[in-house]
Amino acid sequence: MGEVAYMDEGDLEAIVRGYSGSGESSGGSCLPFETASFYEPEMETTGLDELGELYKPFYPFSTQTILTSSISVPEDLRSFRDDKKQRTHGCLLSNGSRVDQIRITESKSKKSKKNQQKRVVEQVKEENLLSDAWAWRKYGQKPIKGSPYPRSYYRCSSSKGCLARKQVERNPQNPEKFTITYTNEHNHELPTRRNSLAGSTRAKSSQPKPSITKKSGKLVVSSPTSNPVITSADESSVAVQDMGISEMRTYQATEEIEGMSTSLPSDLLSGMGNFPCFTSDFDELLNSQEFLNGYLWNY
DNA sequence: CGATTTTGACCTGCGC
DNA sequence: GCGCAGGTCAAAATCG
Repeated sequence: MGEVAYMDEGDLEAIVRGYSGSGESSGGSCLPFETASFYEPEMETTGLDELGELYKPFYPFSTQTILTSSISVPEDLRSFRDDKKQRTHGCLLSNGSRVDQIRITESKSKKSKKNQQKRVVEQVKEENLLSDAWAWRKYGQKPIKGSPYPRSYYRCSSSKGCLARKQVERNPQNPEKFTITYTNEHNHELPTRRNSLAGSTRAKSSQPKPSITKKSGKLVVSSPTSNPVITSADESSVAVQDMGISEMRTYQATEEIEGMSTSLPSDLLSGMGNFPCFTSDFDELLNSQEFLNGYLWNY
């Protein structure tokens, strides 16, 4: 295609400067990264907002300073930046969900697409994966060396030219959780609602298509290849591992946004049937347990 | 029919 | 320069 070309830091910087210099400042809060990334008291947060807050550094209109800083490396960032800098956060969500850790990774090295600005939301349970207001389209999946689980690659499907990327992989040490890595920022505003098909899976041709789907956005089970898909947009608990560095912040999550229904890629959720991780619709999960066990991951 | 997932092939960066 | 691993492309299949 060539529409989405590899980008080195120079390109990214050019884009960032475009943001900063374009005068785009709708709601632009030029807060420091860690401040802008989290709770804003006056804002009503929802389950969707929770991750939305986490994505803020990738919102073009609220993170100009952040983006510029993270690439141009101003002094205030240099103070804590080494060859490779990571910042971690833990987020406690009032609905019981917590995002264990957010790690912002930066690197000095240039000319490397691997060193694009990245933001990692670590140790996220699958229901928090779903708390993503953006519409993502999967464009690839690769097995990762050293991990029994594949990594899935998503790009933003809300806007054609959007460079935002998202990588999702299951944590090998803690398969209940996923590591999400965001790369590049959205160049558009948050879509009002996600595509209903985003993240959905389908049966491959000539394969039977077992499906357990609950339309309310609580539980979706299907088997495109050989793996189950389970999703839940409801509250659930997420264990926290405070890395001792993080700022812990409490969220007030009250409502669930309409249209949260989605599902996760079967590959990432493979093996989900092995452990209970839902507090909602658990009975339905149990009902599907037998089904799930028939579709376990086999790497 | 448009949007999405799947998946093998291809591309690119990096270490040796 | 070579090989490996990660990242992306793009055709085909599928769904709503």
